Amino acid sequence: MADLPKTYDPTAVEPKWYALWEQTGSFRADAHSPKPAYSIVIPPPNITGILTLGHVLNNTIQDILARRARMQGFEVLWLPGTDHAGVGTQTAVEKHLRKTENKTRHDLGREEFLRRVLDWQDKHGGIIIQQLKRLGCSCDWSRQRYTFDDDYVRAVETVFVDLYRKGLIYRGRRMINWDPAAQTALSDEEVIAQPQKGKLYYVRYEIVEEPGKYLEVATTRPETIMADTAVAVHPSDPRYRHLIGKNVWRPLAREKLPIVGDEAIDPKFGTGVLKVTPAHDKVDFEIGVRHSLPVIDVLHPDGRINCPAVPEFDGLDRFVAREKAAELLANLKLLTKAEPHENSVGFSQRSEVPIEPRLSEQWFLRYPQTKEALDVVRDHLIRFFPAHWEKVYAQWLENIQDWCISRQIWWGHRIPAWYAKLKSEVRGQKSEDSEIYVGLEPPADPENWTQDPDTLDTWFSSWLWAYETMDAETRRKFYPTSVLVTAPDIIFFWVARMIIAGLEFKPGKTPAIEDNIPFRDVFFTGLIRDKQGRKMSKSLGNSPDPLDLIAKYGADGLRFGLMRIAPSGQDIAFDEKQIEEGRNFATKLWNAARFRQMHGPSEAAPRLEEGALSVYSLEVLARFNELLTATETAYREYRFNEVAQRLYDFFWSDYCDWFIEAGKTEIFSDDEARKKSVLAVMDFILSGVLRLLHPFMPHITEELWSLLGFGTRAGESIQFVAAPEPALAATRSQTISEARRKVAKIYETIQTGRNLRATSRIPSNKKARFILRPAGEIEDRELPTISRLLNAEDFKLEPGYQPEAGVPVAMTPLGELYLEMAGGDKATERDRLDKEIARLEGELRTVEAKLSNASFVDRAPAAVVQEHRQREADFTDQLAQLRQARAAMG
RNA sequence: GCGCGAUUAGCUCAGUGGUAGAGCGCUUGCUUCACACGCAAGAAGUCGCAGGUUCGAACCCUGCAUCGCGCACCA
Repeated sequence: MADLPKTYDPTAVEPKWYALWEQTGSFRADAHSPKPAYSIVIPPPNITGILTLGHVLNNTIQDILARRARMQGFEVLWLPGTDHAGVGTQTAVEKHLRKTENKTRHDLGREEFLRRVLDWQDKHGGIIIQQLKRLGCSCDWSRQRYTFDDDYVRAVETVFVDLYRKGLIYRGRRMINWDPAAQTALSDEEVIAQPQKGKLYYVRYEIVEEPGKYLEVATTRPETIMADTAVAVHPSDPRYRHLIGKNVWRPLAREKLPIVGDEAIDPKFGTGVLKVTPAHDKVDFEIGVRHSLPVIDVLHPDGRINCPAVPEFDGLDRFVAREKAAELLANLKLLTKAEPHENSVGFSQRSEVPIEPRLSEQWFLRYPQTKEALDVVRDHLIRFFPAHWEKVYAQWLENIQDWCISRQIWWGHRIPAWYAKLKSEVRGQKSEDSEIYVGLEPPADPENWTQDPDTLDTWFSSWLWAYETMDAETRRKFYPTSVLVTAPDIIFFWVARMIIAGLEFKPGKTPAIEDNIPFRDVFFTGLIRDKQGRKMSKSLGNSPDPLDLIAKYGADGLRFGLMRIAPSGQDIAFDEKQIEEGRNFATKLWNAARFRQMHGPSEAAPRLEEGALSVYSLEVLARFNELLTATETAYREYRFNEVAQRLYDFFWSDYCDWFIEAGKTEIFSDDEARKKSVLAVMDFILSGVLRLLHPFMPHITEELWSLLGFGTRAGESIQFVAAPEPALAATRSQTISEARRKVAKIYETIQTGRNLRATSRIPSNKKARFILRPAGEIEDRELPTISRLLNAEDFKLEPGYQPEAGVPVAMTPLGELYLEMAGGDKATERDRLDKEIARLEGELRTVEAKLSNASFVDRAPAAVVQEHRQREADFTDQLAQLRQARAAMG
């Protein structure tokens, strides 16, 4: 076996192994395998997207689950793919067009524009796939899918037609959320409410029947006054009740408007009088319906005012017009006041401009299976981790509204609906009473029909992702999937809708509900924020490029560093330091392995001769067993940070800092049998830890597995090796616990001795002479180890030792430990002793107080009381010794 | 307004009834024969506040405060 290189170089090692894994088909899923199935579908990233830290977190988790399942003997399918991301991609291409050619999509026309999108996709598409590979993701790339694959498109259309025929998809003229920047309708979920500082304008409307008298209206939107078709008051409001049925003059585009009474009015808000603008507000629209009011639309689709009757406004942007309206009203002496007002305004998630409530003809889905979707989560057929998302999910489903699924953009799945040409041409726009044809194939006489120009909401294709990415035989083996790993911000957009789709379309092998849910578990990751707790965003520039991090710290370092700080379901404050720690851990692993190989070849399949194990070996192996249990438990709850932390602590502290250091006594000795035993334990633990770490750090573990020569067959990859078995099966638990007690005492003695050195100002590199006056029996064979770990020149047992005054002393579980030093400073030692005595006195007081409490002694568990008594005895004993030493110094 | 989460060392976070923990940062000593991306020692915390339950509370209950998120309302 070749010696390991001096340092670990992830940039060379990682791509090497990834290429080999791909080449050997390690990630391929076999639908005919006899092994039990484990499957995950990737949340498809945007085809033209680039890797973010969010992707790193999300996909590392999926990779950990997939790799672990392979090692556990499952047939694993991790199904990758990309999303066409309708609005996002279209916006990016439009932006590019404007910049490079100063053209809009309308300048090019639909056909040419779509060709440009495809060009864009060819140029930028797939970058993220390469980046996922660099991260080490073990997806079955032979099955990579795209929401725009021909058969996927067909499936989306089929679902549309099916739901239309069931009467669940319908077309209607309704109030929708209009994005004036992207110029498309949005679903309710794509609108984000944000507090907005504005003004509340108080406007006087003259009462027609009582000239000179006015009704005062409070509004935030004076620019829509021309669209008012009534004013409304609460029917039982004593101030205004008598005016109902009379009329007011609309102050701009003067016209007679009725005063109506409606329960929706809050008498306490503003003046208690509402101007009713059915075209531009959802509540107003409903009032309009109740009172049969006309609807006047005064906005262009891009948000400019459309009102030739008031030329001062016509064509102005809505926000400019607002100021202008206030000015006009003030001139007319109809504006009483404008006071500052904060309200919440809906913003488009994508274009970040305020949306307009707008009456528009769109396609809607009446969600099916909502009750069943609630049930499967409530009854834990689908389990959420962390569970508190169940409540968020339920709240959404219980208040669910029909889903506006049509978008006025070109890049997307075109709606398979056609309108009879004649009528639509005559009217100049599609309308409710046009003859509609909905079907997978175009109408037989296409020249008489026009296809609906709209496309479908991207999520209307994503909601089929869990099963439309699989062919029939794959589905038989791998559907429902085992787990979905996703960020919680798409719980409504995607998770809930996938559940509904699964229940409605029943792609499973039987109609049973449990065969048709899209996944059994859902793990919600946290959101990654920066150190200040802000969301990662391009505009803030606080989002590091994961590829830079990989270049600096290696993919494994990035993965491990991130996983160790990602608490389940909590947001994550990102700090590059933490990734540095991941890299440092990889280096530690590397050097520990290097140390092992410096002392001869490892066993390919390490075995332990349990009878020959040292107490240190028994101790570390017992901790190793605890590690196995703890990681297993943590995995069951998807607590990845705990798995990572446990591995980190065990390996660095228990194994490297203590076991290896203690084991050096044997390794550098001439006792071949004991040396061999220690090296075998090292092999056992290294081989086990590499396997436990492999899901987190696939590359370095594969590299070390190979370099140390583990594996039953020559060149066997670590990828499919079963997790380590617990050690010490044949060793009696009493032997183990005795060994552990003993080692605990030895280690504590060493720590105390090191402290004694440090406080007595003996530098780490200077040898020191220790004398132990033992409190109980201690075997000679342990002395060299204690001596080594104390970096002692000499370490002696002297039962009858009588120190000279001023010799530094500390109490240890093994007895009084003295530090022999030339020219020791008595004052320093006195000081040290006083501090130690004071500390112990404090401890003792605490314990005694507790034990003098009769209720505690009577009612606390016996073991707890016993523990306190033991401590009391220990403290008392140690105090006596220290006081004696102190007294001897005068 | 309703709901969810958070509040523990300077920072980031573990810790679900019995002696307050880790990493980073800080202080001190070390290039000691795997590792300075390291080793060793140390300082540092009224566990957000107030009540309650309990022999005993960071932990369970109630209320409050602050921060974050979601939903609803917003003329």
